[in-house]
Amino acid sequence: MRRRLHPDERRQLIVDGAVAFFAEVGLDGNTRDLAKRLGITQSLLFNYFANKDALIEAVYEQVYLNRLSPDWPHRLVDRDVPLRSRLLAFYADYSKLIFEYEWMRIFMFSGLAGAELNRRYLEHMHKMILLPLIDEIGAASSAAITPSMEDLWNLHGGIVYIGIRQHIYRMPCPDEPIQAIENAVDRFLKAFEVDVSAD
Amino acid sequence: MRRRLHPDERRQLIVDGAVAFFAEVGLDGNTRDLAKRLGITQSLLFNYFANKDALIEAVYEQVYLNRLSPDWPHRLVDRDVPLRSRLLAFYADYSKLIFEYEWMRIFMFSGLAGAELNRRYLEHMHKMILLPLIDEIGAASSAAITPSMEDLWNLHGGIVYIGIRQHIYRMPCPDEPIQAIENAVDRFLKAFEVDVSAD
DNA sequence: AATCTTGTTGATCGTATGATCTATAAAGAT
DNA sequence: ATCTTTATAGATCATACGATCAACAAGATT
Repeated sequence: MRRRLHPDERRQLIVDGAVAFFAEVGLDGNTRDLAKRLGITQSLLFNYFANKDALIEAVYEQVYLNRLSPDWPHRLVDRDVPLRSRLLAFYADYSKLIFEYEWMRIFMFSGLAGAELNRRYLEHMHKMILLPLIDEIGAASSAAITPSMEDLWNLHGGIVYIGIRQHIYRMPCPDEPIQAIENAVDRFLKAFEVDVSAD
Repeated sequence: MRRRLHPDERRQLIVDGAVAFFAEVGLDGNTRDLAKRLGITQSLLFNYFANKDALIEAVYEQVYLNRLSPDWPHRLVDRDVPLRSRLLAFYADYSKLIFEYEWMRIFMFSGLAGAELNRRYLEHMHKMILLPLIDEIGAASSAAITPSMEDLWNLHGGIVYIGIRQHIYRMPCPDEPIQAIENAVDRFLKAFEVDVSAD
């Protein structure tokens, strides 16, 4: 049985299937298996994408783009809100975004493959999220202690590692990471003498 | 020109080359490229290993086995030594072990591929290293606060993430991670009210 | 109902890759 | 020097994989 779909719809079906497929088997999973999973012929893939690289590019786009709210750089420096609340809100949002099977694994696969997108993503994280936090924490520190960038990567990495354990290593993990995140943030703020009582 | 080596020596050359090669291109790098890099023919590989899987198995063995000193489970619970010193010594040792291009990448590649070895390794880390630390920290805490296992994974993950940034994402990182590790450990101990002055 | 458009299929091509097998020559033994 | 052993090379096979293309049929148009 042969269903005829509108090109846009078919293309989206392929991209969605490709995200799930490549997340599972890696970016050099083969196109025949992907087609079989989609219930279409392998040749149809090349009707929608010039070649496999173009398909993977579309997978990147689907996974990376427009997922994290772009106003976080502003919200993180909004001192009308207690720093702890800002941090918790950010990491609640962020963890919901990246602690996904597809996101985590495709990010890791493409990172290992040396994809440029990863570096850009992490540089964005560095410049737009972590760097401003240095000042925010320094300003909120009652002892005027300022963390280094390496300290912030440590906070960030400790949280991200939950997702790595869960989706890369497939270890048992808490269903709701929010408690672990809260603890990590509180430990961090306590170290820099940031008042935490008023949230 | 054709050099004839003793089988043991040749085998070791192949394994060493395979570790470097697969760490760079991933576990499905092809045997012809590997042979070319080794300066031997592709067919010779199959004289020493029944098939590619057997070669990769040898790579795992080379990378994983007998690298971390097996007496760490004992040293970590030796209360004659201050807890902070134990933790710093352990992570100094451990980071020197795993913050290696080959180790980090092959561990990640095999983790993504679902290798059993990874799970066993991490379960060992869980049971033999992190679990005992719960008691150690609880005992050293002047407020008798005991961390959860998730807290310890957070400490661990934050440190391991340095290696991930360096070798998976190829981001600029400190040459000597020891300072970042020390800070992370101190923040952690401070959160659990572990006295840190006497080391 | 007939016609047209085009999304989809099935067959096929060229190359890449894991694996095999026989011939060769390097090193040690006599 | 000659012989023997076997580590190594080179040719080759079977299959896997990305990619192409002509033929077909589902759905829209008239």
